[in-house]
Parts: sequence; C-alpha cells; structure tokens
Amino acid sequence: MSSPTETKPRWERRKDARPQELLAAALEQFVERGYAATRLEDVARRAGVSKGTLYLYFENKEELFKAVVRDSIVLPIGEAEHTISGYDGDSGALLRVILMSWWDQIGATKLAGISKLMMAESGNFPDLARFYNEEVIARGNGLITRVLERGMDSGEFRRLDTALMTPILTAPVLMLEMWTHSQVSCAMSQIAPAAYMDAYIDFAVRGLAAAAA
Amino acid sequence: MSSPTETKPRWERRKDARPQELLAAALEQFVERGYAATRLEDVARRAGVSKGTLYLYFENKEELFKAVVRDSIVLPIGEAEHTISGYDGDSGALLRVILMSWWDQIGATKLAGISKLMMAESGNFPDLARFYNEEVIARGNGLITRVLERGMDSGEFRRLDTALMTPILTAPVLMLEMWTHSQVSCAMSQIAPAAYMDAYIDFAVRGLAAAAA
Amino acid sequence: MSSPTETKPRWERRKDARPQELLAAALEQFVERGYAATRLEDVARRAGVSKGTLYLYFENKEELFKAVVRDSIVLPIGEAEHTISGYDGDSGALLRVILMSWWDQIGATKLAGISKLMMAESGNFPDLARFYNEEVIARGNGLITRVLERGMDSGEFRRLDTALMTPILTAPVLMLEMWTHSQVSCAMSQIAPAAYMDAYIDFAVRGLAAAAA
Amino acid sequence: MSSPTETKPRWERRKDARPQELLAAALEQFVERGYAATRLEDVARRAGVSKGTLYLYFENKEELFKAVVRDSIVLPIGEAEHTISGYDGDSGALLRVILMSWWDQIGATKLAGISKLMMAESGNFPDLARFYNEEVIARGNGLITRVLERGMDSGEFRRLDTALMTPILTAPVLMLEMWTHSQVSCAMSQIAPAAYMDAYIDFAVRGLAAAAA
DNA sequence: AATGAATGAGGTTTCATTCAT
DNA sequence: AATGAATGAAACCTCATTCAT
Repeated sequence: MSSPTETKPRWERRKDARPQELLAAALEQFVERGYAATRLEDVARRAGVSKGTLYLYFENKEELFKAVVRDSIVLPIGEAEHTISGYDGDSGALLRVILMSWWDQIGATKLAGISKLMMAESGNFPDLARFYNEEVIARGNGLITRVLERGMDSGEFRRLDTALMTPILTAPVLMLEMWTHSQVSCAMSQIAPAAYMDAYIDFAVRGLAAAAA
Repeated sequence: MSSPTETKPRWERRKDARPQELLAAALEQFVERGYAATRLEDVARRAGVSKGTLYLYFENKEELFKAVVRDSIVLPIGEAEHTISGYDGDSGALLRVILMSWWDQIGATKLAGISKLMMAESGNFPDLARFYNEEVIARGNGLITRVLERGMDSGEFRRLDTALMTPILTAPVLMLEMWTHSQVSCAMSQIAPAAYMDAYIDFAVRGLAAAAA
Repeated sequence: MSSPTETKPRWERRKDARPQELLAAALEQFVERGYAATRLEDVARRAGVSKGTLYLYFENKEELFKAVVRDSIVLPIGEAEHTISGYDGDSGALLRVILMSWWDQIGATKLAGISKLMMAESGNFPDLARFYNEEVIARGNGLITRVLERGMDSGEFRRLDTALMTPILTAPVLMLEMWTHSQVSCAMSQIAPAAYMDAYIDFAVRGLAAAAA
Repeated sequence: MSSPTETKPRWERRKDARPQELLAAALEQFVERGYAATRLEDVARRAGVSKGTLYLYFENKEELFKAVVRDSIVLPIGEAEHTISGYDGDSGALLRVILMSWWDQIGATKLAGISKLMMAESGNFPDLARFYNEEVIARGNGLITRVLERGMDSGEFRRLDTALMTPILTAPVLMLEMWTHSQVSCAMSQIAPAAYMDAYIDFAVRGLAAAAA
C-alpha cells in the first residue's frame, strides 16, 4: 500500500537510541528502589515510554536488570585491568590508583547502588547472583589480588594470604558505596567520601606495609 | 483407623512459648528473603501457626520486624558496652575483643542477615531506617569510637578522626556478615570467617598503631 | 466429688445477670457502629467478659441482635397502645402525646440508633428484616393509624388515606432519630430535638385539621 | 468446534465507555449492599471487568464511591437550583415542583439508595460523611430553605424557623426514599410512591399556609 | 514500533467463630 | 461457667505481564 521509504514514522525516536534510554532509566530506578521494589511502570515513565515498550526490548524484568549491569559495570573493570599491567610506580601508589578509580567511576556514581542491591537481593534471585558473580565479582577481585601480589613480590607488602586480604581490602570501599546509597547510618551522610577514601587508603597501606625499614 | 483417644487437637495453646517461636521463625524468614519479600504467611507456617495468630502477638509486619531486632540485637550491644568500661588491658586487645564478640554473637549467626537487609531495604521503609539507626547503628558505632579514643588517649593509636575511622573499621566486619549471608561473592564461601577476622584485626591494629617506638 | 452447695464459683457474676449486661453492651455497640461493623470482641470487652462468653449466651451475632431488639423496643410500644385506648381528650393532643412519648422513650435514647441501623442494613440480613417488620414496624404503625382514625371519626381531622398518612406522619420523627445518630447533616447537630418536635407536631396537626370552622 | 476467526478476544478496550460502566455497576452494588458490604470484586464482575481494572479508573473504594455520588446526584441539584431562581408562580406550587422533581430524578431511582446508605454508614467513614454533607446535604437543604423564605416573603406561608422546617419538610421524602430501598416496612411496598408524594405535598402546603384569608 | 487497557495471582490485614484449657 | 488463643475465609490493593488497537 505504501512503500517503505515514504512511511512517516508515527513515533519520533529511532530504534537504536531506545535501549540506552531504557537502560539509563532502569539503572536509576533499580538503584533508588532495589530490584524487587522497582516497578516497570516507573522505569517506563522515567524513560518516557509506555510499559509495553519495555517488553519490546527486554524479555522481562530480570533480563532488563542483567542488561543494565552488563552495560554499565564491565567497562570500568576492563580499564582498571589495563592500568595495572602498564603501571610503573610503587604498589602502594598503585593500590591508591586502583581504589580511587574504582571510587570515581563506580562508587561515586549511581552504579554503586548496584552493589548494594546485589548484596541484598541476590538471595531471592539465584540467576542474577550467578550472573553477577561471574561477570563482576570475580574480575573485580582479580584486580586487587594482582596488586597485592605485585607489592609482595617487590617486598613493599608483607607476605599475606591474598584470598583473605582481597575481600578485606575491598570491604571499606564497598561499605562506603552502600552507605552512600542507604538510609542506614545517618552519620555517614556527613562524611565526605573523599576524606573517607584518603583516610582508608593511608590506613590500608600502613596495614600492608612490610616491617619498617 | 484412629481410636478416639488419639485424635489430635486442632491446635495447641502455647501462649508463653509463642512469641519466641514467632520471633525465631520471623528472623529466619526475614534473613532468608529480606523484609519486603517475606510473606507473613511463610513466617506463620514456619512457626506452625496460622496467619491470624501472628496478629495476636504483633500488630503488623513492621512491628514484628522491630520486635525481632530488639529481641536479638540490642542485648549483645549492651554487653559490649559493659565490656569496654570494665576493660583493663591494651586497646589493640580491646578492639580485638569487641570485634570478635560482635562476630561471635551477631556476625556468625542468623542475625548478620539483618545488617544486610537493612542496608538494602531501609530506603524503601523510612520508619524502619529511623528505628534501626537509633537503636542499633548509633550504639554500635559508639562502641568502636570509644575504643579508638581510649587507644589514642593512651598513646597506642595515632591521632585519627574517629568520625572517619569508626565506619572504616566496622566495614570489613559488616562486609563479612553480608558476604556470609549473600549469594554474591562465591569466593567468600571458601574462606573461614575466623581466619578472615584474625587477618583483619591484625591488619587493623597495625594500621592504627602509633609510629613504632 | 464435691456437693453443689460447697462449690465456690470461680467467677463472680451470677448466670442471671449476664444476659442483661451483654444485651446492654451489644445495644451500645450496635448503635455506635451498625450491625455489620460491630465486632463481637468490642461487645465482649464493653461487657467486661471474653469473646467466648458471648457464645455461651447467644448462638451467634444475629441472635444477639434480635435479643437486643426484643429486649428493648417491644415494651414502649405496648405502653403506647395502652395510652391510646384510655385517652379522653382531642385527637391532636393525643397525637402529640403519642409522638412525644415515642420520642422520649425511643427517639431520644440509644434505641433510636436501631431504627437507623435496620433501615440501612436490613437488606443484607433478610432474617433480621422479617423479624423487625413483624415485631416492631407493624405494631408501631398501628399506633399512628389508630390515632388518625380516631381524629377522623370525631371530625377533627380531614378524611385521609391512613395507609398513606401513617408513614408520612412518622417520617419526620424517624428522620430526627436518624439524624441524631448519624454524621450526615451537620446542620441538625445544632437543632434542639425538642424544638424540632414542637415545630413538627404543630405543623402536622395543622396539616391534618379539617377545614377551618 | 470453533474456527480461528471466531475466537473472541480475552478482553476489549473500552477506554471511553468504561468509567460510566464502572460507575453504573458501582452504584447498583453500593445501593444493594451498602458501602462497607460492597466488595470491589462484585462491582468489577458486574461491569464485566477484572478487579484490577477498577483501579485503573478509581484510586480506591472511597474515590469510586465519591465519583458515583458526584456523577449522579450533583447534577439534579444544580438543575433544581436553576428552577427556583427562574420560577414565577406561587410558592406552594414551587414546593411541589421541587419535591416532585427530587422524587423523579433521585427518589424514584437507584440513587435513593445512596441516601439510605449515607445515613447509616457515615458514622463509620468520616471522610465520606464530610464529603456528602458538603456536596449534597448542604446544597439540598439550601433548595428547600429558599422556597420557604420565598413563600414567607410573599405572605403565602406563615413565619417559621427555616432551620427547623427545612429538615422537617425533607424528612417524608427521605423516608420514602429509604423505605423504597429497604427491607424494613413491608407495608410500604404496597403504597404507590406517587400517591404518597401527592398526599404529603398537600399535607405540607396546608401545614405551612398562612392563616386562612 | 508503540501503546496502555486489562488481567489475575498474590500480598497484608480483619474478624466471626471454635475449642483446648 | 468462663476464657482467650487459634483459625481461616475474605477483603482491599499492587504490579509483572499480556495483548487488542
């Protein structure tokens, strides 16, 4: 009846821009409310589309969430991996660089809310847990482990069990992420994350340091 | 098939035992599923009663949850406060005592799940957040702050900003609690909490220590 | 095992007083909340007994309600019937006497709430409706009808269809009862029932009067 | 058994027609069962939709009820107000016009059930009471008051206290509404409302009339 | 491609009635 | 005779998902 070239689209946006807009809206909503408490209707409204449209792009709520994580957390990890392999200075400084860039690119952004959310809700959504462990946790831990080994090899750090020290070292950053995105601990709301990070890294490097020269 | 004498009653009266049974069942369910995802019907079934019975003992879901927290988390905090004021040895050792008894009485038990849950869901339940901050967080932080001040006063610890160091010091214990009760971070499942705690406390005391004598 | 005379009752009250106490409590509760909205637990508390005790005296909620009506509304009607047959003066005055004693003994008391309640809820409880029509409405209407006939026979009142005029004449009194027990019509709360009744009876007698001499 | 072409859709979109259909169904259900006893599921079934659909159009039960009242009772009142201000004849006739059109448009329809319901249940639902008093009772009473004042000003009616006479005059019509929609008073079922109204209006006008010329 | 009306299972809470004590 | 703990069938309301338009 009408040739494809002359169809005037009834809707403005191109198919290609949509997914990103939806993912951005979903990220914000998931971070604000958590996974279970996020209503797809709110995601849709936030993206300026209708509820039905979400289902054109994502099979269901779970797939939408996975897409959000894939889209936003994998890249920074890759960059950090690159930083480590090319780094030249001492390992305390490298640890600082890694932790600070983690903070800057994830912790200080909306993405930090994902950590909180996964920690809390993964128990109710085993598929999400598996997915997150494989694509995020394992690689993130790998970064820290490598820095520790580097420092121990160079004699800067004491010999330590990296399997233990890796989570211990990440904990304060993870907690800062969570506190920043949680109503718990009002006290935290008055603490500057930068000061916290500085104090923590100083503390950590001292804790790791080989016996004083 | 059954003689009249062995007909079992449709229910039993257990007025005195019930509240504890319900609280125990509720704790398990809240810890397993989170606050919002816990269905009161499941709590009831777990306690072997009907849905309606819950409402004889607790006004609603929120009050049930508060009762669980009050019943199980406030006491250990009180004891720890007592320990500190009577303690005689050095502050590094006191820090160890406090953190280890926290771990033993809360972190290593089901109660640790409450921390995780509050961190995640407090944003959606402002009343619970307020309650938890006042009755748990504030007092818990107070414990650590007091130990830090004690150590600084005695010259064992460096002069530090306690407002910053208190959350930093609690973070690895909180994270251990969460990891233990979360599907996230499979790696943790292979780490012995005791080893983690030992490694962490050692690390922390070094990080706090005044410049070597 | 023990002779009847020496049993010391575990409970204070005698069996005989109970029903009246329960009926009084039930009347108040029914009048305050309506039939469906009345919770038997509240009736019990009001009477100072337990919920279970109600069921020792009344089969269920409906039987309790019927007992309340029987116990409280039948007697005044009987008295009014007696007043009419013995009355000597003019019929306008008799109408005044009947309506005023209705008001004094029922309208101005808690019992008025029963009228309101039956009017509204009888549709949902057909058994109650049948019961009330037979034992209350039919006899009450009979009173008015007889006064009208008396006045028409004596020439005081115009010839009127008593089947029509009986409900018309009772309507303002019924409405006053209802208004007094209802949140509807704030205006009424500022009107003195006595003034309303005076104004109404005056108005009614004029409306009924045979053409002026 | 059925050809593919005749499969009937699981539902139909009726955005425009729906609100009226829902209001109509709700009115019938409210009138039949009362406010509290009306289950939204029944309203939905009556309108041929699911429970959830109701909530697309009305926020909750209370708003649904208010919408029913606004949709059906406010308009006739507005029209009656208009009639009064433009009326030219004598006030007895005007009173007849007002009362009869009240009867025709409300009393004789399902809407009369609303009066009954509000009278009975307003005590349990203070918000509804406030709403109804403001939007219905106040304006309805205003109509009658204005007719009375008009008749007194012109010398047709005696000088009377309108605050008293307004409710007295409306009472028989309200009662007729209620009787018509109530199981109480079987007798009424055999009375023609039209005859009742005629008899009443005649009676009322005589009761109001100034002393014979 | 896009919409948003429609669904219905599932959650919290209430309360008449039963029955072990 | 009296209690009150226990039950379980509703009731209102929410929201992921479907599908007619």
